[in-house]
Amino acid sequence: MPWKDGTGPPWLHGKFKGCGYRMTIPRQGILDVLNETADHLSAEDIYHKVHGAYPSIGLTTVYRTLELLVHTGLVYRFDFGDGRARYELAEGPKSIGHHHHLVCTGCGRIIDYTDFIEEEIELLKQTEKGLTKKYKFRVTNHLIQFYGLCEACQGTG
Amino acid sequence: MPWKDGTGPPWLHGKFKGCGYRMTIPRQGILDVLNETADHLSAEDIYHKVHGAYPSIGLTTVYRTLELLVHTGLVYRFDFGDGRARYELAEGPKSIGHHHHLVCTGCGRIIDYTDFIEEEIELLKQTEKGLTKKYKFRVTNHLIQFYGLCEACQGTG
DNA sequence: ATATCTGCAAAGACTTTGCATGAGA
DNA sequence: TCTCATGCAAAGTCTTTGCAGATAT
Repeated sequence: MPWKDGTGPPWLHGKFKGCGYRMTIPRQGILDVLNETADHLSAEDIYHKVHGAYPSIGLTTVYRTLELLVHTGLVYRFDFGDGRARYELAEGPKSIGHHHHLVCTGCGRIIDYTDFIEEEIELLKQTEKGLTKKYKFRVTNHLIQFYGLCEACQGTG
Repeated sequence: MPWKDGTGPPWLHGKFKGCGYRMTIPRQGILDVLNETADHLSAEDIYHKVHGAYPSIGLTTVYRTLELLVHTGLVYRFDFGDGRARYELAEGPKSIGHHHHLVCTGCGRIIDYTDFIEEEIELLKQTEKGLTKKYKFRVTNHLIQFYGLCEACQGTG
């Protein structure tokens, strides 16, 4: 479980350092933000949040750290089609577990859902197996998104 | 069925004009390219292809036309995470029908698959229904992508 | 000590916007 | 005719790269 004293989630430190990377203040800040905050943060969101605690951080560092985190698999990167990437801890601290996304094309809001996930996972697992066999494709990840209008945007027209 | 004389697919003309848009040479060229070519073209891909037959076309027009087409639902827009959007006719001329994507994170290749689609569609339909009820979210579209390494990229490491 | 990391500034890539000209209905 | 569409150029976003100084181990 994450420590609440601001030193950040220790298991992430471990994994990160285990990959041969140095743990620095900016990186710790980025991990903290990812760990503490609700999902779907853009690089700039993260930058602003870390900036509060560590004003000398640069946006470049955020991008570079996120690249590392995505590459090591600690963080997932999502494209919701609005021109900026969003980032999310692969393994949530609260064990949120697997979830997928509803993307509102009206206001850009993202809703996580975990409903029906088990059935989805089961089907995906089978599909994955079939695709691997047929296309010799080694699946490492998958993405399911529903696009549409959230409740608020349906009235707007 | 599409006419082969270069005037472009008539049903698209009809739909397009039915939406109140004018049919022009650049737009016709763009529709032709989308209709004739394999999937997943970027705006610039389309620009280059149309440019062959109609050299005075501008990239801006391609973007603006694609925006219209996506907005009217005649064309789907995909983000595969490589920083550029790809476009694909919503209703293929050869009735290719519904398909999803395998995205190779090594070389960027996109593989369409239609295998297991029926099961997927069935599950998605149910999920959609459930999500609509629970989140009052009006689903208009969905996206399923598998990420991983294609056969060629698995050897590369 | 030294290989790595950082922040700034500049560059790069994709997409959108402003505006005067040109074309469709 | 009269509105809509076009293309060029410029601007706007998000992201990446180059480099000298700072930092973690």
